[in-house]
Amino acid sequence: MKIATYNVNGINGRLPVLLRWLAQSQPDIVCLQELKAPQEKFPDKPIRDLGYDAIWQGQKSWNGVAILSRVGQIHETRRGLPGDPDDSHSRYIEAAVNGILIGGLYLPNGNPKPGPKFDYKLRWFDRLIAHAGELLATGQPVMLAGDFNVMPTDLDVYKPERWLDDALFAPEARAAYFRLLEQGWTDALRTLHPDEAIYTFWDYFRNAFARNAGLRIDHLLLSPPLAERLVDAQVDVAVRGWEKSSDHAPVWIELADATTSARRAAPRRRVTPVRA
DNA sequence: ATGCCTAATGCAATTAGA
Repeated sequence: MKIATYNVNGINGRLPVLLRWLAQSQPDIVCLQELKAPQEKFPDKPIRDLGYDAIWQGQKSWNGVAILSRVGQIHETRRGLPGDPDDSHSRYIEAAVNGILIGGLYLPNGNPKPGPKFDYKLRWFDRLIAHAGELLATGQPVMLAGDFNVMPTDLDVYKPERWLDDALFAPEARAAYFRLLEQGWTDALRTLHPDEAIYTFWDYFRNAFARNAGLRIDHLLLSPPLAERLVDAQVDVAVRGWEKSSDHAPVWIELADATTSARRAAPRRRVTPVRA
């Protein structure tokens, strides 16, 4: 089973790119972020025409998250993180699909730092960690996938020294990411590629993609029962080069069937996350 | 320190992204 996350940066402006990628990459389940569309403007008809069921939480102009599936019903379990009834941003949607509980998230950017936006990012992160701990404690197959707006280590930034004061690379943001990981989550991409500089985002500015001046900020985190099934994890880098592309590229993982031993299918390396 | 680019809103210029 192939599960992907993709920050589309405007689902209507990006629709041809999204549909082309879905048809080509054929993911079974997809988490989308930054729909930038109100609830009623989600293009569910062309997505259904490609064979995908969908749930989404839209918002006018900003944010917005969705989960797509072509492998069985999407049983929604919540939209919005607990812990702040005044949080009006559409940044979290969660559902059980094909035996996996999936939390699709768009963590706040947090710039400029310091300021109220950075404070909101850290508070949101705390709420995510609290909720993630409860999900992990169930012992069930759980995945958190989306745009975390955090580069965990120097290896995840093309030029780390330039990003030290940025909300995406601030020590507080990285510390929060590792507090989350240390609950017992596996960072799928980094676990299968422990030493590679891998990016999922390239700025529209300054020809960043051509220079490979990128960041790794889109992550797929797996609970232990899913981590055992991890056989592959990749970024569809080429999609970033398509005309009218998002500034993010899709990221995906391949999971062995629940009944199949991943160890037999493809032994995976275990790595301990390096602290920032 | 700022613009560089792009989308949404709504029709000019602002906000937000990362």
